[in-house]
Amino acid sequence: MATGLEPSFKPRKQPVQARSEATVSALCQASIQVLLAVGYRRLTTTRVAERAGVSVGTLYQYFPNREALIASVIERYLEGINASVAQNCRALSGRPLGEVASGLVDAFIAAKWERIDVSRALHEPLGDIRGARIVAAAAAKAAGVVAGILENCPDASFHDVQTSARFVVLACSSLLQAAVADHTNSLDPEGLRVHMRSMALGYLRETRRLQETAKVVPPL
Amino acid sequence: MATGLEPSFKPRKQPVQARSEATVSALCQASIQVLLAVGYRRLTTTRVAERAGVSVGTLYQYFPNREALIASVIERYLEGINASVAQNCRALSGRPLGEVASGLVDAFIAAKWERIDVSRALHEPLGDIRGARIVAAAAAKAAGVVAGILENCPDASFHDVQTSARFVVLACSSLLQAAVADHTNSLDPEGLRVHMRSMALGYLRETRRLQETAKVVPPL
Amino acid sequence: MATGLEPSFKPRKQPVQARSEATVSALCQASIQVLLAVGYRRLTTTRVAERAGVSVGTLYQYFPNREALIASVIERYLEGINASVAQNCRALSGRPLGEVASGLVDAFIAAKWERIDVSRALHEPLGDIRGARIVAAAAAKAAGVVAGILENCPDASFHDVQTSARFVVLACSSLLQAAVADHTNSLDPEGLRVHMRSMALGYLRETRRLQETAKVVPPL
Amino acid sequence: MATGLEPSFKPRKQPVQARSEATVSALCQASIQVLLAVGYRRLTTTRVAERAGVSVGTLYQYFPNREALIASVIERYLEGINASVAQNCRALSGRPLGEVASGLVDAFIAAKWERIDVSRALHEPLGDIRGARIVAAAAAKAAGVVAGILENCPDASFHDVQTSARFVVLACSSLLQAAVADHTNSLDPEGLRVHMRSMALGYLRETRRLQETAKVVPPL
DNA sequence: CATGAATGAGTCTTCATTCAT
DNA sequence: GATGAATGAAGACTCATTCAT
Repeated sequence: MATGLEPSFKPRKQPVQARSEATVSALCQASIQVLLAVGYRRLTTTRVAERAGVSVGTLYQYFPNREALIASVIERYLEGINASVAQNCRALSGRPLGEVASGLVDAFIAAKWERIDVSRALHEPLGDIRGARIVAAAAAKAAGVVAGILENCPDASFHDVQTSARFVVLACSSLLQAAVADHTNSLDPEGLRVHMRSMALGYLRETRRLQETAKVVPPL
Repeated sequence: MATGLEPSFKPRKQPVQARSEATVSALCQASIQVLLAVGYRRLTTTRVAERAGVSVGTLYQYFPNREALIASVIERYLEGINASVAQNCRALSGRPLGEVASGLVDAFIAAKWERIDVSRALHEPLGDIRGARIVAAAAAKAAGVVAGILENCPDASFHDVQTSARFVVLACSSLLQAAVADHTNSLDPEGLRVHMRSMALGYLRETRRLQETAKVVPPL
Repeated sequence: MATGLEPSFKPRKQPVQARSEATVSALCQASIQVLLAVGYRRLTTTRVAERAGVSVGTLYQYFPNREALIASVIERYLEGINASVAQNCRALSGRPLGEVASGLVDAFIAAKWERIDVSRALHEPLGDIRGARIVAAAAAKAAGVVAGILENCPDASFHDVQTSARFVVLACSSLLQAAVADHTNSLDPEGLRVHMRSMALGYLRETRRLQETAKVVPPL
Repeated sequence: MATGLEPSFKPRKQPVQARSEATVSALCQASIQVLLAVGYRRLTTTRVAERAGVSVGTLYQYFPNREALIASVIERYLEGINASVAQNCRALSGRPLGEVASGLVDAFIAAKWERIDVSRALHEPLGDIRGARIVAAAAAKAAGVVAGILENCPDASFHDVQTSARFVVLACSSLLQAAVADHTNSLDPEGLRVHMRSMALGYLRETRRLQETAKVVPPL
């Protein structure tokens, strides 16, 4: 997952011991709370450490710098999202396209809304350069899962499942990201769900149809 | 456009003189260059002023603070995007759904890629809280234009054009936003274009079809 | 009055013309309004000029710098205070000590309270080094007036009227200065008046008595 | 003492360790030195920190802002003054009015002149709004001590000792404050002492006499 | 291992003053 | 004479990071 990261952002020490893992976890959760409380720009290492009940020094024992901390928080969050999506998609394998489209959308919405406050809190960090890379990596992983499901779809075949899967994942995640960031709350999840289902289904149908009529769809 | 902004972010001084307008413009362009050069986090008012060839004091004569400067840059950028989209969509009125879908996608891509470096530079600022509001306002405006086109579509009618238009705009802009941010460049605009066209067309067809079969589509 | 000031603080140009004097006056009044509105620390030359309805440049045509402006304002204020005191004391010449003491106190209180908001506004400027000198000069002038009255007092004679007068002036002005600064408003002028009268009368009686018993009172 | 202060001016960190207390103390002393060297307006947090031999950051670890630092310095100074006054007044309890008056004046003069340079240095800060409040609080405390002494005076009784005590304290402190600020040095402490004694004694006699003749003296 | 005081470079922002128009 | 845009030095305050205890 952290493949794209430069060496300096790898956690300083591997938390082999239980206590270490507990500390790291506390630090990550504290980060989210601080994010929620004061926002990204005012998240300071001292504040995070305080909230986690440890000293700044300890924080720096586990993370080489602020960015590594944030990266870790993002990674854990995205892992959670991915796990949730994978979990909710499991039953979709072998189902017809209509169900798959709806199910995928539902899975993404559920994953994102499961901890909506965290999703909102992480919106900014996710948007910065560092975050974008981690997001890309996570998206690739999710695309793999989705590709697997599409491949098993009885009533549809795709020329380039990988690419279609990637596009669906990209569309869903970016749409939800935008929705979550919208502080005017003009988007309620239920309305969004219906339209996203239409979008997912429509896209997959179009893609399939194009393939059936032998038109070449270039990869992303 | 700037309706949602608090008064404290309004420009401090109206640039009535030609020289003033030139200064403001220089400042905004310098901001983009700084953004490109060092990123959002390290954009400082001093650096921007330097790059614009004026003193910090001058910057503060036109903008009450850093955020107002950024907000201005974003507004100008989004106005440009919207103008470009509107311009490129003009010929779409009265055309069949397939053309409309493709045309809309092309318009958005063209607008975003027209000054791809600026788009990339502004990705981060666009993502923070302040930026999100301006984006929302601009999106609403664009949705109006799109709604107008959809209404004139001869081969499709929508139960709630406004909502569908908003969704299309949201989908296109968030997708492109994500694409632009992807520094791995795995997404080339041409591949993206085909898939986005499929998505737009598919979504609009689904939405229309759903309406024809009398299913109620809730608003966003 | 401005004897103790260094040359650089003398007004830059003598306002010989009526218009000039009007401008200077407007500037001084504007200063007081700004002082009232935002306090000493945030009084800026630009703000004063704005309030006076002229440009900063014009301000600098009449005052070499900010301090000179403030000094002018203080001088005008103290001249007003002194004029008021002198005016209110006029009838005291030739009256018995009791009346003189009361009358002096009343005159000082009246002068200070006449424009209580201005008195309060000028409290801080009066307290800084620059202000202290101007205050000292004004106090000396007032002491001269008081000395004249004490000399004409039928029922009391003083060994060193000058010194006694200076002390009374110092006591009254410093007491009122402190009273005016007290934002808790625990001191109402009426209560203060009674006690200050007692103080003035008591002091003058003690001083007189000491002199009668031939004790030498050193000058201040 | 600091009761009237808003929370934001409370010291940021309680100096529990010996080293911390030393740092705070060094910072306060450095402030006075800076005040003496460059005056109130040009006292900067950086300069103070430099003088104290620590970094600005350290200063801000103990004081939330410049004003809090100044407030602390003032508080420490006034505590010293009050302690000194209280100390020097101790022997006055039970003594006749004449001795009490003289003793009080002497105590105030001694306290103020004990560290005359500090007194002078703090003149300006004492005069600004923030300072005035702390002064008021300290004055109230001193008035309590003086009231206790006046109550035990065998040859005088007062209708409202509290008020009389407050007035004496106010008179003495404001007079000395003015005297200290006078850079022309026209006031030597010895001359001042004699006149202040007359004033204190005269006032107290007048106040007492008024009460004996049943005249009502309003409270301050 | 943990702590948290100390560091100081780096930010934003203000404002007295000048000078070309 | 008047104007007000431009200047830039200076100040308050923050915060990632280190290191002695």
